[in-house]
Amino acid sequence: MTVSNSLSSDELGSAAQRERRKRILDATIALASEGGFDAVQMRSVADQAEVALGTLYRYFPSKIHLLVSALGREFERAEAQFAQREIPGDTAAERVVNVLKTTSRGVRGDAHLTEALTRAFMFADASVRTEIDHVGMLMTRMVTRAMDPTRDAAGDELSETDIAIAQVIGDVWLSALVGWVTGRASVAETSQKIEVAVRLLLRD
Amino acid sequence: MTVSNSLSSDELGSAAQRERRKRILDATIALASEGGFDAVQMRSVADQAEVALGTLYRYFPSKIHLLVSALGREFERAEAQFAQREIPGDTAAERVVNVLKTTSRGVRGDAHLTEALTRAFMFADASVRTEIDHVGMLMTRMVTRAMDPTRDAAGDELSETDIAIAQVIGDVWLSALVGWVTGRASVAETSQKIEVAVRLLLRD
DNA sequence: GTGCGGAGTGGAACGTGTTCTATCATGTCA
DNA sequence: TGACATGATAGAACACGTTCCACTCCGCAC
Repeated sequence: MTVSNSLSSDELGSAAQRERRKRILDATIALASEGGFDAVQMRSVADQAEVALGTLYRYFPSKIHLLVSALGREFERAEAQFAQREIPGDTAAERVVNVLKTTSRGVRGDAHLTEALTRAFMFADASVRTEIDHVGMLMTRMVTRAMDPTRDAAGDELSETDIAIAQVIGDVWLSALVGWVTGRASVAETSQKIEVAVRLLLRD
Repeated sequence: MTVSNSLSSDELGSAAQRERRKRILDATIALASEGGFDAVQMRSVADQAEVALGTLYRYFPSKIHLLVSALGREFERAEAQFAQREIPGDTAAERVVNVLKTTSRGVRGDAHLTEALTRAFMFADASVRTEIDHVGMLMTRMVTRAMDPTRDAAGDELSETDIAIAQVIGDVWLSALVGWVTGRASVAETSQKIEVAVRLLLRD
């Protein structure tokens, strides 16, 4: 399942094309970090990536596609980090909370970037389905892995219910994130909301 | 707490001003129903409401404010309906699922409208805080009322936990709605997700 | 080499959200 | 009644996402 996506994101085209794609995403992240969603202007991205505006649009058909793709790349990076080290915690709930809090902490360090990526994700419509599904899959996998590291490592199938729970947790996390990003909720409220949800959803 | 909001939405200004405000919101809803978010163009709203563009901006400082305010009005209408009749169901979970499904059904009947309002809500930033909080409060109240109709009717305070649970349920409902609105999830998936979450969060 | 097709470039142009300006209408106070 | 403040109007102007066009450049078949 990862195959098609890896293909479309990395293995398509010549080296020069992969290079261009990378420059574009780098420029996107840089601009987003500086000034958030509004600072990611297509002309600026094109300038900074040293491609023509038309080329930018050939690679990413809209600003939303661009930002959600950037989110995907960031998520992959984050997931790779978790895949390496053991997640601390004795119960599923503890481990999941740990993962989400660690991620939230990382995310909080770059509020502008988070704002840009989150809002793009929330605003995306059906035309961005592929990219959105990719991100959703990564998020769910991060949670299921924390829920049950041994089974996940063994490659066993998780139950329908576990996946559903993981998705619900992902939803709550996203909503909480949106609340924080848009200045409606404090860090404390955000992390409390996540804890409540996870504790209730994963009580044994 | 409702006071300031009622004031700012209904009781400010002359009869002519209230009338204008209503015409604007009516036009917004009408355009959104026809063509969704993109069809709500500020010039069109102004035309249809028979006000000048500048006037529209005096009443609502941005398209997002406009749409979230419209959402608030719709929510008030929906809430008023639930306040009247008894909510069927023996357990809190049953009643909450009932309320959410009824609401979802209503919402599904006008996909364009729902798309417009939901996306505006999700895209809103801190400047729309007042309107967003209003909607969030209505949503939470709808859920808490279903959770515990007798205590709610008696005007008793709910526990912190109950409110937190209601908010989490609201978040899940919103996420599910976004999934449906943006064409990423079917009706069945959406309502299943809600059921799973509510059952887990409210098991006794 | 020559010709060809596809990708990249620079820049104009368009649509829609938002802002601004000049003018007009209305209701209040003296 | 007349002066004035406040809000409404029409419409120009601006910003940024998106589209389009004319042109160039590169790799490849012949």
